[in-house]
Amino acid sequence: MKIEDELKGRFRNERHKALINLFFTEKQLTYSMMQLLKKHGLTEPQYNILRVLRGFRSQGTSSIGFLKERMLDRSSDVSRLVDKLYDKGLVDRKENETDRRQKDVEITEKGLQLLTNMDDCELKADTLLQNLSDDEVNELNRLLDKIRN
Amino acid sequence: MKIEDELKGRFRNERHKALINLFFTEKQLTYSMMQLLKKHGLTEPQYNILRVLRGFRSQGTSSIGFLKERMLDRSSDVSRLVDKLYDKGLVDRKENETDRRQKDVEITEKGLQLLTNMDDCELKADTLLQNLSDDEVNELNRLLDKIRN
DNA sequence: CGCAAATGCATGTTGTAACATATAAAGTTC
DNA sequence: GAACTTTATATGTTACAACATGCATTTGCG
Repeated sequence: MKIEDELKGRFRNERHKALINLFFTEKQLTYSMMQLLKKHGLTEPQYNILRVLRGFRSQGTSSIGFLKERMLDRSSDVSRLVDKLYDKGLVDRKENETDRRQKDVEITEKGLQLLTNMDDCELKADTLLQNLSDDEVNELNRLLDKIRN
Repeated sequence: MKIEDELKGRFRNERHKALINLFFTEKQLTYSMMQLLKKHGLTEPQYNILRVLRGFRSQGTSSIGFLKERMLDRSSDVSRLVDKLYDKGLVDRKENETDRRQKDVEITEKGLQLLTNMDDCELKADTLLQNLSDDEVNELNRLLDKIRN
Protein backbone atom coordinates (compact mmCIF):
# COMPACT_ATOMS: atom_id res chain seq x y z
CA MET A 1 0.00 0.00 0.00
CA LYS A 2 1.23 3.46 -0.74
CA ILE A 3 2.21 5.58 2.15
CA GLU A 4 -0.31 8.31 1.31
CA ASP A 5 -3.17 5.93 1.92
CA GLU A 6 -1.67 4.37 4.98
CA LEU A 7 -1.04 7.55 6.85
CA LYS A 8 -3.85 9.53 5.31
CA GLY A 9 -1.65 12.55 5.46
CA ARG A 10 -0.25 14.91 2.94
CA PHE A 11 3.39 15.55 2.34
CA ARG A 12 5.11 18.78 1.50
CA ASN A 13 7.11 17.10 -1.25
CA GLU A 14 8.60 13.80 -2.33
CA ARG A 15 11.59 14.30 -0.07
CA HIS A 16 9.40 14.75 2.96
CA LYS A 17 7.38 11.74 1.92
CA ALA A 18 10.51 9.62 1.65
CA LEU A 19 11.54 10.56 5.15
CA ILE A 20 8.18 9.60 6.62
CA ASN A 21 8.13 6.53 4.42
CA LEU A 22 11.45 5.45 5.89
CA PHE A 23 10.24 5.97 9.44
CA PHE A 24 7.01 4.17 8.76
CA THR A 25 8.55 1.21 6.99
CA GLU A 26 11.13 0.80 9.71
CA LYS A 27 8.44 0.72 12.35
CA GLN A 28 6.63 -2.03 10.53
CA LEU A 29 9.73 -4.14 10.07
CA THR A 30 10.86 -3.60 13.64
CA TYR A 31 7.47 -4.68 14.84
CA SER A 32 7.67 -7.93 12.86
CA MET A 33 11.10 -8.67 14.26
CA MET A 34 10.01 -7.88 17.79
CA GLN A 35 7.08 -10.27 17.64
CA LEU A 36 9.45 -13.06 16.66
CA LEU A 37 11.98 -12.28 19.33
CA LYS A 38 9.33 -12.05 21.99
CA LYS A 39 8.52 -15.70 21.50
CA HIS A 40 12.02 -16.45 22.72
CA GLY A 41 11.84 -13.97 25.57
CA LEU A 42 14.35 -11.52 24.14
CA THR A 43 14.17 -7.89 23.16
CA GLU A 44 15.87 -6.69 20.00
CA PRO A 45 18.90 -5.17 21.79
CA GLN A 46 19.31 -8.30 23.89
CA TYR A 47 19.28 -10.48 20.78
CA ASN A 48 21.75 -8.14 19.20
CA ILE A 49 24.19 -8.52 22.06
CA LEU A 50 23.98 -12.29 22.04
CA ARG A 51 24.70 -12.35 18.34
CA VAL A 52 27.71 -10.11 18.70
CA LEU A 53 29.01 -12.23 21.55
CA ARG A 54 28.67 -15.36 19.46
CA GLY A 55 30.19 -13.68 16.43
CA PHE A 56 33.33 -12.63 18.24
CA ARG A 57 33.61 -15.62 20.51
CA SER A 58 36.68 -16.99 18.77
CA GLN A 59 38.47 -13.70 19.39
CA GLY A 60 37.96 -13.92 23.14
CA THR A 61 35.65 -12.12 25.51
CA SER A 62 34.03 -8.78 24.86
CA SER A 63 33.97 -5.71 27.07
CA ILE A 64 30.85 -3.62 27.63
CA GLY A 65 32.30 -0.85 25.47
CA PHE A 66 33.08 -3.29 22.67
CA LEU A 67 29.47 -4.40 22.67
CA LYS A 68 28.25 -0.85 22.77
CA GLU A 69 30.18 -0.01 19.62
CA ARG A 70 28.43 -2.80 17.78
CA MET A 71 24.91 -1.97 18.82
CA LEU A 72 22.50 -0.37 16.41
CA ASP A 73 21.66 2.12 19.04
CA ARG A 74 24.87 3.58 20.34
CA SER A 75 23.15 5.08 23.33
CA SER A 76 22.22 1.57 24.36
CA ASP A 77 22.43 0.88 28.00
CA VAL A 78 24.63 -2.16 27.57
CA SER A 79 25.42 -2.49 31.27
CA ARG A 80 21.82 -3.09 32.14
CA LEU A 81 21.16 -5.20 29.08
CA VAL A 82 23.99 -7.50 30.08
CA ASP A 83 22.50 -7.57 33.57
CA LYS A 84 19.29 -8.94 32.16
CA LEU A 85 21.08 -11.53 30.06
CA TYR A 86 23.15 -12.52 33.07
CA ASP A 87 20.01 -12.98 35.15
CA LYS A 88 18.70 -15.30 32.45
CA GLY A 89 21.95 -17.24 32.45
CA LEU A 90 22.65 -16.41 28.83
CA VAL A 91 25.96 -14.64 29.42
CA ASP A 92 28.80 -14.78 31.92
CA ARG A 93 30.62 -11.81 33.30
CA LYS A 94 33.89 -11.40 35.16
CA GLU A 95 36.39 -8.71 35.89
CA ASN A 96 39.13 -8.19 33.34
CA GLU A 97 42.50 -9.11 34.77
CA THR A 98 44.66 -6.48 33.14
CA ASP A 99 42.16 -3.61 33.32
CA ARG A 100 39.94 -3.90 36.31
CA ARG A 101 37.56 -1.25 35.00
CA GLN A 102 36.52 -3.59 32.22
CA LYS A 103 34.19 -6.53 32.39
CA ASP A 104 34.76 -9.64 30.31
CA VAL A 105 31.43 -10.69 28.91
CA GLU A 106 30.97 -14.08 27.33
CA ILE A 107 28.04 -16.01 25.95
CA THR A 108 27.18 -19.19 27.86
CA GLU A 109 26.27 -22.59 26.50
CA LYS A 110 22.67 -21.78 27.30
CA GLY A 111 22.97 -18.57 25.31
CA LEU A 112 24.44 -20.39 22.35
CA GLN A 113 21.66 -22.94 22.45
CA LEU A 114 19.06 -20.23 22.55
CA LEU A 115 20.56 -18.62 19.45
CA THR A 116 20.53 -21.97 17.70
CA ASN A 117 16.88 -22.37 18.54
CA MET A 118 16.28 -18.94 17.09
CA ASP A 119 17.20 -19.85 13.57
CA ASP A 120 13.62 -19.10 12.62
CA CYS A 121 14.27 -15.48 13.47
CA GLU A 122 17.10 -15.28 11.00
CA LEU A 123 15.10 -17.00 8.32
CA LYS A 124 12.17 -14.72 8.96
CA ALA A 125 14.40 -11.67 8.98
CA ASP A 126 15.55 -12.52 5.49
CA THR A 127 11.98 -12.75 4.28
CA LEU A 128 11.06 -9.28 5.51
CA LEU A 129 12.46 -7.81 2.31
CA GLN A 130 11.22 -10.60 0.09
CA ASN A 131 9.25 -8.20 -2.09
CA LEU A 132 12.51 -6.76 -3.36
CA SER A 133 14.65 -8.37 -6.03
CA ASP A 134 18.36 -8.83 -5.43
CA ASP A 135 19.05 -5.77 -7.54
CA GLU A 136 16.57 -3.74 -5.59
CA VAL A 137 18.13 -4.82 -2.31
CA ASN A 138 21.48 -3.61 -3.56
CA GLU A 139 19.97 -0.36 -4.70
CA LEU A 140 18.35 0.12 -1.30
CA ASN A 141 21.69 -0.45 0.40
CA ARG A 142 23.29 2.08 -1.91
CA LEU A 143 20.64 4.70 -1.24
CA LEU A 144 20.73 4.22 2.52
CA ASP A 145 24.53 4.42 2.57
CA LYS A 146 24.30 7.59 0.53
CA ILE A 147 21.82 9.19 2.90
CA ARG A 148 24.32 8.83 5.72
CA ASN A 149 27.15 10.11 3.49
CA MET B 1 30.22 5.73 5.62
CA LYS B 2 29.28 2.21 4.77
CA ILE B 3 27.29 0.25 7.23
CA GLU B 4 29.91 -2.49 7.60
CA ASP B 5 32.36 -0.02 9.04
CA GLU B 6 29.82 1.73 11.16
CA LEU B 7 28.54 -1.32 12.89
CA LYS B 8 31.70 -3.35 12.62
CA GLY B 9 29.59 -6.39 12.14
CA ARG B 10 29.17 -8.97 9.50
CA PHE B 11 26.01 -9.72 7.64
CA ARG B 12 24.70 -13.01 6.47
CA ASN B 13 23.86 -11.56 3.07
CA GLU B 14 22.88 -8.38 1.27
CA ARG B 15 19.28 -8.78 2.31
CA HIS B 16 20.21 -8.96 5.94
CA LYS B 17 22.47 -5.99 5.50
CA ALA B 18 19.71 -3.97 3.94
CA LEU B 19 17.44 -4.67 6.88
CA ILE B 20 20.02 -3.54 9.41
CA ASN B 21 20.92 -0.66 7.16
CA LEU B 22 17.32 0.48 7.21
CA PHE B 23 17.13 0.25 10.98
CA PHE B 24 20.40 2.05 11.41
CA THR B 25 19.67 4.84 8.98
CA GLU B 26 16.26 5.40 10.51
CA LYS B 27 17.81 5.71 13.96
CA GLN B 28 20.20 8.35 12.72
CA LEU B 29 17.52 10.37 11.00
CA THR B 30 15.15 10.08 13.95
CA TYR B 31 17.88 11.30 16.21
CA SER B 32 18.47 14.39 14.07
CA MET B 33 14.78 15.18 14.07
CA MET B 34 14.51 14.67 17.81
CA GLN B 35 17.31 17.08 18.54
CA LEU B 36 15.52 19.75 16.55
CA LEU B 37 12.18 19.16 18.18
CA LYS B 38 13.66 19.14 21.63
CA LYS B 39 14.68 22.75 21.22
CA HIS B 40 10.99 23.54 21.03
CA GLY B 41 10.08 21.27 23.90
CA LEU B 42 8.21 18.72 21.84
CA THR B 43 8.64 15.03 21.21
CA GLU B 44 8.19 13.59 17.74
CA PRO B 45 4.70 12.19 18.37
CA GLN B 46 3.61 15.45 19.97
CA TYR B 47 4.83 17.41 16.96
CA ASN B 48 3.07 14.96 14.74
CA ILE B 49 -0.24 15.51 16.46
CA LEU B 50 0.04 19.27 16.27
CA ARG B 51 0.75 19.07 12.56
CA VAL B 52 -2.23 16.84 11.94
CA LEU B 53 -4.44 19.16 13.97
CA ARG B 54 -3.28 22.12 11.95
CA GLY B 55 -3.61 20.25 8.68
CA PHE B 56 -7.22 19.29 9.26
CA ARG B 57 -8.26 22.44 11.06
CA SER B 58 -10.43 23.67 8.21
CA GLN B 59 -12.39 20.41 8.35
CA GLY B 60 -13.29 20.93 11.98
CA THR B 61 -12.06 19.30 15.18
CA SER B 62 -10.38 15.92 15.38
CA SER B 63 -11.20 13.01 17.65
CA ILE B 64 -8.56 10.96 19.46
CA GLY B 65 -9.16 8.06 17.11
CA PHE B 66 -8.80 10.28 14.07
CA LEU B 67 -5.44 11.42 15.35
CA LYS B 68 -4.40 7.87 16.13
CA GLU B 69 -5.05 6.81 12.55
CA ARG B 70 -2.69 9.47 11.32
CA MET B 71 0.20 8.74 13.64
CA LEU B 72 3.29 6.99 12.41
CA ASP B 73 3.04 4.67 15.34
CA ARG B 74 -0.46 3.33 15.47
CA SER B 75 0.03 2.02 18.98
CA SER B 76 0.54 5.60 20.05
CA ASP B 77 -1.01 6.56 23.29
CA VAL B 78 -2.82 9.55 21.86
CA SER B 79 -4.91 10.16 24.96
CA ARG B 80 -1.88 10.86 27.07
CA LEU B 81 -0.09 12.72 24.32
CA VAL B 82 -3.04 15.07 24.06
CA ASP B 83 -2.95 15.39 27.85
CA LYS B 84 0.60 16.67 27.61
CA LEU B 85 -0.23 19.10 24.84
CA TYR B 86 -3.23 20.30 26.80
CA ASP B 87 -1.07 20.92 29.85
CA LYS B 88 1.18 23.05 27.67
CA GLY B 89 -1.81 24.97 26.35
CA LEU B 90 -1.14 23.87 22.80
CA VAL B 91 -4.47 22.13 22.23
CA ASP B 92 -8.02 22.42 23.48
CA ARG B 93 -10.27 19.53 24.27
CA LYS B 94 -14.00 19.24 24.78
CA GLU B 95 -16.68 16.64 24.72
CA ASN B 96 -18.26 15.94 21.35
CA GLU B 97 -21.91 16.98 21.38
CA THR B 98 -23.39 14.26 19.23
CA ASP B 99 -21.22 11.40 20.52
CA ARG B 100 -20.25 11.90 24.10
CA ARG B 101 -17.61 9.16 23.96
CA GLN B 102 -15.55 11.26 21.63
CA LYS B 103 -13.39 14.22 22.44
CA ASP B 104 -13.06 17.15 20.09
CA VAL B 105 -9.43 18.13 19.97
CA GLU B 106 -8.37 21.41 18.46
CA ILE B 107 -5.07 23.22 18.15
CA THR B 108 -4.92 26.55 20.02
CA GLU B 109 -3.49 29.86 18.87
CA LYS B 110 -0.47 29.13 21.00
CA GLY B 111 -0.09 25.79 19.27
CA LEU B 112 -0.32 27.39 15.85
CA GLN B 113 2.27 29.95 16.79
CA LEU B 114 4.61 27.27 18.02
CA LEU B 115 4.32 25.44 14.72
CA THR B 116 5.05 28.65 12.87
CA ASN B 117 8.15 29.12 14.96
CA MET B 118 9.16 25.61 14.07
CA ASP B 119 9.59 26.26 10.39
CA ASP B 120 13.26 25.47 10.86
CA CYS B 121 12.26 21.92 11.66
CA GLU B 122 10.54 21.51 8.34
CA LEU B 123 13.42 23.06 6.48
CA LYS B 124 15.86 20.86 8.30
CA ALA B 125 13.72 17.79 7.73
CA ASP B 126 13.94 18.34 4.01
CA THR B 127 17.72 18.51 4.17
CA LEU B 128 18.05 15.15 5.91
CA LEU B 129 17.91 13.43 2.54
CA GLN B 130 19.91 16.06 0.74
CA ASN B 131 22.51 13.54 -0.38
CA LEU B 132 19.94 11.97 -2.65
CA SER B 133 18.97 13.35 -6.03
CA ASP B 134 15.30 13.80 -6.88
CA ASP B 135 15.38 10.59 -8.87
CA GLU B 136 16.93 8.74 -5.99
CA VAL B 137 14.29 10.04 -3.63
CA ASN B 138 11.62 8.70 -5.94
CA GLU B 139 13.40 5.38 -6.20
CA LEU B 140 13.63 5.19 -2.41
CA ASN B 141 9.91 5.81 -2.10
CA ARG B 142 9.25 3.12 -4.64
CA LEU B 143 11.42 0.59 -2.85
CA LEU B 144 9.95 1.33 0.56
CA ASP B 145 6.40 1.09 -0.78
CA LYS B 146 7.32 -2.21 -2.34
CA ILE B 147 8.73 -3.61 0.88
CA ARG B 148 5.39 -3.10 2.55
CA ASN B 149 3.54 -4.59 -0.44
C1' DC C 1 56.20 10.04 41.68
C1' DG C 2 51.90 12.89 42.18
C1' DC C 3 48.07 14.81 40.23
C1' DA C 4 44.73 15.90 36.61
C1' DA C 5 42.30 14.03 32.81
C1' DA C 6 40.34 10.29 30.47
C1' DT C 7 38.21 5.87 30.39
C1' DG C 8 34.95 2.01 31.57
C1' DC C 9 31.16 0.90 33.73
C1' DA C 10 27.18 1.39 37.01
C1' DT C 11 23.25 3.71 38.76
C1' DG C 12 19.50 7.22 39.55
C1' DT C 13 15.82 9.60 37.41
C1' DT C 14 12.42 10.82 34.09
C1' DG C 15 9.59 10.04 30.31
C1' DT C 16 7.33 7.15 27.37
C1' DA C 17 6.21 2.76 24.57
C1' DA C 18 3.74 -1.52 24.93
C1' DC C 19 0.26 -4.03 26.64
C1' DA C 20 -3.74 -5.07 29.21
C1' DT C 21 -7.78 -3.60 31.25
C1' DA C 22 -11.49 -0.37 32.62
C1' DT C 23 -15.29 2.75 31.81
C1' DA C 24 -18.71 4.91 29.46
C1' DA C 25 -21.55 5.76 25.49
C1' DA C 26 -23.51 4.20 21.22
C1' DG C 27 -25.23 0.66 18.25
C1' DT C 28 -27.59 -3.88 17.48
C1' DT C 29 -30.63 -7.59 18.11
C1' DC C 30 -34.56 -9.66 19.53
C1' DG D 1 -36.50 -1.51 25.56
C1' DA D 2 -33.39 -4.93 27.96
C1' DA D 3 -29.26 -7.45 27.00
C1' DC D 4 -25.30 -7.81 24.34
C1' DT D 5 -21.69 -6.08 21.33
C1' DT D 6 -18.93 -2.59 19.63
C1' DT D 7 -16.64 1.76 19.80
C1' DA D 8 -13.98 5.74 21.90
C1' DT D 9 -11.19 7.00 25.23
C1' DA D 10 -8.77 6.65 29.74
C1' DT D 11 -5.86 4.48 33.05
C1' DG D 12 -2.72 1.08 35.39
C1' DT D 13 1.50 -1.44 34.98
C1' DT D 14 5.89 -2.87 33.38
C1' DA D 15 9.93 -2.35 30.86
C1' DC D 16 13.10 0.24 28.74
C1' DA D 17 15.35 4.52 26.33
C1' DA D 18 17.55 8.83 27.22
C1' DC D 19 20.19 11.56 29.88
C1' DA D 20 22.93 12.87 33.68
C1' DT D 21 25.83 11.68 37.27
C1' DG D 22 28.85 8.91 40.18
C1' DC D 23 32.76 6.00 41.11
C1' DA D 24 36.75 3.37 40.41
C1' DT D 25 40.66 2.58 37.56
C1' DT D 26 43.99 3.77 34.29
C1' DT D 27 46.65 6.96 31.58
C1' DG D 28 49.39 10.94 30.60
C1' DC D 29 52.30 14.55 31.90
C1' DG D 30 54.91 17.81 34.67
